[in-house]
Order: sequence, then C-alpha cells, then structure tokens
Amino acid sequence: MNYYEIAIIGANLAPLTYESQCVLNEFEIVTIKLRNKTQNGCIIKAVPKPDFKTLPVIERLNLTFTQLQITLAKFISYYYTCEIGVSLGLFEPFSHYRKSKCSFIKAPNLSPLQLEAAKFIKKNPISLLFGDTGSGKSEIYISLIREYLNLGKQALFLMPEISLTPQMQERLEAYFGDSVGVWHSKITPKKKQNLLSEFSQGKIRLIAGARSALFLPFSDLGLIVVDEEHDESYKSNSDPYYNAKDLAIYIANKMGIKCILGSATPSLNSYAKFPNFRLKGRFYASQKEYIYDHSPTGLNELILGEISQALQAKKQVIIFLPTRANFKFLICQKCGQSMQCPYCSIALSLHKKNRAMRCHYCGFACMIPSVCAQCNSDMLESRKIGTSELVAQIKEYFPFASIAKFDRDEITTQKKLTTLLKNFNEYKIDIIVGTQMLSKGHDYHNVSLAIIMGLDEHLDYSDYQARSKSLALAMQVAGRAGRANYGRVIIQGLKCEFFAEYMDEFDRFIADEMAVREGLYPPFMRLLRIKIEDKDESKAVSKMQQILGKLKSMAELEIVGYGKCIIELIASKHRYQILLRSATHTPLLKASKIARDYGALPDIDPVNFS
DNA sequence: AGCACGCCGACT
DNA sequence: GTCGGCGTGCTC
Repeated sequence: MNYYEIAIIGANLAPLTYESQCVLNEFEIVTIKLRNKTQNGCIIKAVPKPDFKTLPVIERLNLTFTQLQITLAKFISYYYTCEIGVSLGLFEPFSHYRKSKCSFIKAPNLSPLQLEAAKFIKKNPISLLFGDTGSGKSEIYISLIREYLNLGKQALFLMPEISLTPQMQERLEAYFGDSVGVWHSKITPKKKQNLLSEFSQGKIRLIAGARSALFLPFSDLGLIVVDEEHDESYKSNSDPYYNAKDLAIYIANKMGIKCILGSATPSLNSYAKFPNFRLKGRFYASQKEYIYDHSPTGLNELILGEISQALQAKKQVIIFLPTRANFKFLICQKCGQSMQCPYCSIALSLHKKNRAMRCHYCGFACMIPSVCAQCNSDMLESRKIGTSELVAQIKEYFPFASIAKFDRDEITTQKKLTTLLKNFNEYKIDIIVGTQMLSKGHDYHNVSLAIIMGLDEHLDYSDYQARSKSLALAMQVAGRAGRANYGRVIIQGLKCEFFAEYMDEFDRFIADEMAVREGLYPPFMRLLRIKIEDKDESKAVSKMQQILGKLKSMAELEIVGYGKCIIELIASKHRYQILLRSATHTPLLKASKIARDYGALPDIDPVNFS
C-alpha cells in the first residue's frame, strides 16, 4: 500500500494522508472522501504508513496541475500564509496541451522610440514601461506578444478589469484573431468551458484577462504583460490577499518568463525595483490645458461655461465624480445626525431612482425617511452630490444635451457597457458622468473637456498611497480628453493645488513621494495589516489584545498602530486591526501566522486600509 | 427531560 | 469551508 499527503483543493486544511493501491504522481488530481463527502485532492508527496487509519483514494482523474501552477500555489501558500489547499483552489487544473504553431503576419508599425523601448524590454527580464497615456504602449506590447506567439509560446496580458475595456480586447483580436481568449472571474460557465478546451488544444495562446487569468493552466508561457500595473485591482479583496502583479513578477523570475509592467502612472514599488523605459509624449499630437477650480464639489459658473462651450463646438464632455447615487448623506439639520446603516458604520446613500436609502457595503435598503430617526425633526438635508444627482442637475442646464451615467449602478452588464461606449463614440451622447469606471482604458475620440470632481476626499484617506492613487486617477481621467487635437481639463477641489503641482509631471511626483515614504512605507519598508472581525465586539477586542501580546516581543517588527478599523462595522461585524511594519518579510510572515492562529485575517502588502 | 441553537474544534 | 459534538437555555 502507498500513502500520500493530499491537499484537499479549496479546503482550508493542512494536507491529509490517504492510502492508494497504485503509485500516484506528484500534483495529479484524485478524488477522496472527507467526512464522507467526495472532494478533489492534489497529491503533495508520498509518506510512510502513518499510525492512524487512512481512507483510500477513490479515483484518479485525468487532471494535474502544471509546474508553473504548483510553483505559484506553493509561493502563495508561503508568502500569504494560507494552506496549500486554499492556494490550489485558485487554479484551473490542467488536462492536456497540444502545442500548436501558427504565425501572425500582421505586426504594428513601431516608431523609432517604440522600437527602442522594445529593444530595452528584450534586454531586461523584467522591466517597467513608463509611458504617457497615448504614447503607444499597446503597439509595443502587441509587437512583443507577436514575437512570443510566433515562437510557439503562450502569452498572458493582464489588465485590471478586462470586462471594462472591450477596446483593448478588440485591438488584440485585430492582430491575433481566434488565438485570443478573454478571461475574468465572472465569465459564464459555458464560455469558461469553451475557453479552457480551446486553450488546451493550443488554439488559444494569448490570454487577455483580469488577475485570476494568472491561475490558468499555462504549459508554455513565455511572456506576461501587466498593463496599468499601478492599479489596485490586481490585489485580491478576500483571503488570501494576493497581488497578481507581484505573483506575475515572482513567477517570471522563477521560471524565466519575460515580464513587462506598463503604466503612465507607475507604482513607486515597480519604479524602484525594475529598470524602466520612459516613453514620453503623445502618439496623437495634441495640446492640453489645465484649469484648477478651487471650489467645493458641484456645478458652478466656470464649469457650466466650459460645458456650454464644448457642446457648442460639437465636442463631448466627460465628468468624473467618485460618488454614486444622488447624495452620499442625509443629515438632520437639527441634531446633526446622518442616517446610518443598521448593520454597518456607513451613511446610507440617497437614491432617488427607487426612492431608497441604500448601504453601499452590505446592500441594506429602506425608504427615504421624512423625519430624523434620532430627534424626529423634519429638517433633513441631502449632502455630498453623486453621479445621479449631477446628471439631473446638468439636464436642467442643458435640456437638449444627451447625458449618460457611467457607474456600477448604471452599467450592470457587459452589454450596457458596450452600448454606452458605442453610443458615445457615435456622438449619440454628449456628456458622460461617471465614477472610476470612466478612467479605465477607453478611447474617446471627440472629448475636448474632462472635468474631475470630488478628489479632495481621496487625498484625505489615511492611506500611504492616497496621493499617488489620487494623482494617477486624475491623470487617467485627464488622459481620456484630447485624443481630439485640443483638450481642456478642469480639476475642481479645495486641494487642487496638489494636482496643479504634479499633473503631467509624474516623474517629479515619484521623486518627491520617494522622499515622503523613505523609512516608513513601501518601497522602503514592508507592511502587514491584520484584520480582526467578530460579531461580538468584546471578542474582537480580546483577540486583538492577544495577538498584540504575542507580537510585542518580536524582533525587527514595528507595531505602527492598532484599534478600530476606519469602518468599524460592516454587515454586523465589528472590525479591528493591527498595522505592522518591517524592513524584511520574515518578521511579517511570523506575525501573519500568529494572526492565523487566532482566526484573524493577515493582509500582506496591504493597499486598502478601511 | 427534551429539544433548538450557536459555538468551536476537527477534518486523514 | 463545513460537519457534528457539546453546552446553554428555553419549553413542555
């Protein structure tokens, strides 16, 4: 009889020992019984006969994980301190792969500077392509992808949110046709099956996808492109809190895969760690003028005047506002209380559309009250304008303009997204009002005016990346204007001086920000955030205290702070946290494991501090 | 005493 | 993650 340690795929369990008549291969996938239920398991290693009774392996599936997948899964389990069963659960297993070859004739024409960039990328195993919006990064990616595909290799093109960027997909398909497969976690089961089958047949050899595309069964991966590498969406928002960009870098290093990180507003981390090629200037010759409007969020004479001029010139306008609904607050003018979610420490947003107050965290909804729940006063006032209200207000001023809203409430399906983009590019829409969605890589050809509102609050977030995120966001939105030959950008806010200082000067921002972060934050120091959540507040507090007790004596570990999270309550769970800092990873790994022992959630290299 | 519920630890 | 054992507390 043979004995094997088997990781139960998807289970938060250490590998368990089973017996088998046959000799099994490392990493092959089998079915076993756990608590009398059939589950998939992955053979980790052969072990001697244990001193407890073992159950037999039920069936050998004709599936395995690839070397790359195993390497990554082990790294995730090590670096993010989760069980191997959990990290393996992220991956799509491998059935077989037929290597296919076909050459792609069509290649983009590169400018001398683009050629130089491509040469630089070829020379360095991992490099940062620091290229302004519109400077032609895509052609460089495509040119390199083509080279790898023509060598018979597979390529992976990672994007923050593929579903939001149909244009990039179209572009890749224009060059690589049916060899492109689009992957994200919300793909329908049918499409997923088709893609996996074509992928294993070698028909699909370029995957364009969101962070989870890294977990597909690549067997001959030659190139990974991480587009918009500064984007936070590469970071998982549930345990394990992996960062697909960092995983791409790790696997590229480990397995000799070429890796390109691309951004117009790169992360300080990538800038510090990798050689970069600076691609300046715009591919489309255009002028841009910045107007800084030092006033609170909302429409005013300046903005209305600019919109009016743009519309008269038959140009289009985009307006960025990072707030959904009509208003973010409903405040009682008598007692000052804003209406709160009963399950979260979050103000309820006012949605006029279905006459509801809604919590954007847990989904709780109720009717719009007519009196204050605290003091019964009827002097309720809406505060902090959102996209819906802004659309309504603009309609009042420009009744003949066609105005569209572009946010999570409005764009609920892929179809709605493509329809909106199509209508906008066909000039059926004059003005788009939207949230972050708007800043993603869409090409708007006729936009002459971009208005950026409501970023003051972003700058205030107690987050070491508040400045870089805000500036990157503003630059991304600004980059959407002026693919037409002339663009105006209005940045509104009481802190617009910050943007005035750095807009279109990201190089200088990086230099200044490095000085701010030195000795405190990445790329100089590493962070670990431990989250403690419990429905019983006293339990959360005591767990936090116990963890702190264990951490206090640890060497080379600084306890930056601890206490309630900024959002104290979400979905009836009380939230506490500990923030730790270290120059090296090892102390943070130890701390992370201690957190796990108490059922807390360790978030290594956190990007979110709420 | 009998049963529902929720907590917590074990799962090979 | 999820199942089941066990303690608590409510009801008959």
